[in-house]
Amino acid sequence: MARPPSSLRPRKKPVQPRAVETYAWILEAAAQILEGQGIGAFNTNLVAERAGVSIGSLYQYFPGKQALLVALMRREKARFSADAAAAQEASSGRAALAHLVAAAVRHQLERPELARLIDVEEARPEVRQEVESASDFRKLLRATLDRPDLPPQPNPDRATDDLGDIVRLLVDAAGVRGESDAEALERRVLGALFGYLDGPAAR
Amino acid sequence: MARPPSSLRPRKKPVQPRAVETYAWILEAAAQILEGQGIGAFNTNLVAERAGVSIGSLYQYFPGKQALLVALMRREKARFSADAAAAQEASSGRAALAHLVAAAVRHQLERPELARLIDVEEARPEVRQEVESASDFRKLLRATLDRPDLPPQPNPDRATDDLGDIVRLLVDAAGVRGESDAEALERRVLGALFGYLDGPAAR
Amino acid sequence: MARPPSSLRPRKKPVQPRAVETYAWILEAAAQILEGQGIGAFNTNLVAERAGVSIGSLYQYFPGKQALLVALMRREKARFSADAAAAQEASSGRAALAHLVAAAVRHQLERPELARLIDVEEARPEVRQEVESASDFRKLLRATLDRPDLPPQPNPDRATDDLGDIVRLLVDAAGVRGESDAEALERRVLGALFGYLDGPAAR
Amino acid sequence: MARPPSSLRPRKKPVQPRAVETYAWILEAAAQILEGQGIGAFNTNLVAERAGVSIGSLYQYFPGKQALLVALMRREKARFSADAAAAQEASSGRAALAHLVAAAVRHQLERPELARLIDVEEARPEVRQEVESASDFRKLLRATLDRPDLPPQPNPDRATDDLGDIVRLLVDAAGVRGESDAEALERRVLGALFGYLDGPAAR
DNA sequence: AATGAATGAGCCTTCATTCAT
DNA sequence: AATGAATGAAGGCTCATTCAT
Repeated sequence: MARPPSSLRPRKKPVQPRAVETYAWILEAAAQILEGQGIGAFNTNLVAERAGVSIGSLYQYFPGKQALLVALMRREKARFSADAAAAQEASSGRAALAHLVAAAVRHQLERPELARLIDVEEARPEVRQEVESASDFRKLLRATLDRPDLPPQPNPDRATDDLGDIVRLLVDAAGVRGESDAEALERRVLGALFGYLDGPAAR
Repeated sequence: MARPPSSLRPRKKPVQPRAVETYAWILEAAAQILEGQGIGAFNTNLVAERAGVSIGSLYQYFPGKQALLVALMRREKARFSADAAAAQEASSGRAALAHLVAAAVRHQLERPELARLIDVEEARPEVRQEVESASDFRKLLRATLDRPDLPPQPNPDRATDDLGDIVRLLVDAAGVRGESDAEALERRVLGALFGYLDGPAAR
Repeated sequence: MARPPSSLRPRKKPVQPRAVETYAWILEAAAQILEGQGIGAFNTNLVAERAGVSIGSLYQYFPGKQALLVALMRREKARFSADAAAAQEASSGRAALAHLVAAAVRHQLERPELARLIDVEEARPEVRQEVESASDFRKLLRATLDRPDLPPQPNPDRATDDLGDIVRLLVDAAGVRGESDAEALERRVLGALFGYLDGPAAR
Repeated sequence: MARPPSSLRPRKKPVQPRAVETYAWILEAAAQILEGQGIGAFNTNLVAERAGVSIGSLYQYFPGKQALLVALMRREKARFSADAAAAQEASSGRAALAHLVAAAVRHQLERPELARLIDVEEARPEVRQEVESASDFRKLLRATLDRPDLPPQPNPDRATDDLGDIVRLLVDAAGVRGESDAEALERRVLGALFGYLDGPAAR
């Protein structure tokens, strides 16, 4: 009979090498199905099959479908954060911003559909806090806005939200439209950001 | 199992007054479930029940679940377009842009969750072309960009996409965060747009 | 995904004659599987198949496996209670007691294994209150103990519990051993009861 | 799915001291889960975990789930029998009976839920013969009935069954109701037994 | 001997859709 | 036109058992 729904945290850490591989295969299979067939086709049986693993193994590591999705989100977030964190070392605020955008664009264009679907899924309330959304990105962005060479914002937290949204959205939308010119995309996103930041004149 | 729906178009146009009402009830029930319980709870049986109509009747008007969703999207789009169209009569490009944004914000804040979910669903490939996405809005926006008082854009189609995305995204995100101050939101969105449009000069 | 567990009450009352039949078939199939193959083989798919009904139909009327079991318990209890109730009209307490025991024995020997399994399942805490266990029988028994021709008991509620247990147990055990002589069984059970009631004097 | 267990007998006798301990731990874990969470939660993986043993080890000692259950039943039966056997040495039949009942009550009140669940499981056909049910108790009871100070029974085997059932049932039911006064329970059970035995008048 | 990763049949339940009335 | 009973494929998840290490 149906049991109460499981947690969203992974069930057990794989320790033996074989288990580590299995765990990784499952996550990668999940990623592939998500990007290739969409969220509608994302189901645990298919993921297990694609991973070349039994359904039972999947449930050894993930307590449920949601948890699998969350783990995948975390994986992607970790990959991205490692890249974006270097932005802090940029010499100016504008350079740091450029670095952040570059990282976002790079990450997006690597697996566009996957990134977009994850963005969408992350907006779901049940999942939201579990992944702490784009928190790392958000923190970096927030810190960058205080850099002295960037125009001071009346409401920097709001500006952080807005800028974060703009980056995510433009970049997602570009992925959907199939753009693949990273530089051009970066330039446009940066343009939008600086427009927003410098904009007080227009507002 | 579910066979592929014969089509995404409504099955038959309701002509008799009672049928028109039934049709509208079903759509409204769909909207309420979507915004109240999310896409996960959106199923035909529930919609029928909420509409006070038998499941059989629902299938008289809509060939399937997808078609119901598409019809709802069209309804929302039509409501919005009627409002946005008046922008064309504004005396300046900036005024027209302001009108468009105002319409978007108004529409969004009216039923924020519904609007956001529809935006998300519209991004799904199967549905995409069927609704011709934000086409009306896009056309209005595109035309506005050619107004003489707005800075000429090197690639106006691209700019149209970007601006459209920015509006949609910012407005959706605001809805998610529960903002309800329409004027403030309009101002911020307009700021972002003008920042984007005027930006090249500043850079 | 697994949803929260459903209630234990039937989902919807069958109204159309066809539905009434379906409902009854399902319950009877459940009874047959229970008595024929035991609780271990009792699963919704098998019940539906045995009932000659789709699994979906089963779930139209019963929100889950437990609920099906509970409904079956209620059906059996109702059948038995109707029979036992007539005991109240007996002219003496001893006669009433004899009537109650006769009803219990009759009910038990009709479908011994079914009755026994239901007794066992009724003891499970989740189900307990839902069926209000042998409450009808218990009430009748309790009332009977107050009849003037029966020896007064120091603790009549306790005596009611004990006597009820004795009847149930002896009768279940007899069913398990395959006894089928109703009269003999009645006599022995009555013997045990009167022994218990009259006992204090002898001790 | 699970294949039929090769046998219900323990797979191998533990001989080394450590193995004896492991064996005992597993049984005790099984007992704890049974009484604490019920038969529904009783599964081999959980038992192994609770016993602090790998699932593989569990299967070294027990060929399957059923066998584990049977071994537990035997353990409980052995504990009880050792206690009950002393009844034979009582000077009178009535005293022997009292001793038997006292042993049964003692055993029951020690771990009431465990005892009850085992009684229920023992009634299952597959397990029945394997444990030879309450045979020891039954033999002792049977022998006691022939003692000269007890009223002769027309059908002593039947009486043995009935009396055994009465003891088991009353005592189980008391456990379920949470009674913990051993003396009072003994007195009531004895009352019922003597009532039954002396009862010829009523029969 | 012990471990624990892996397996997969089986069972519960939902929901899109059909069709007899 | 409407009703709602019925269908059954699909998908989530568990747990008894095996087997490579």
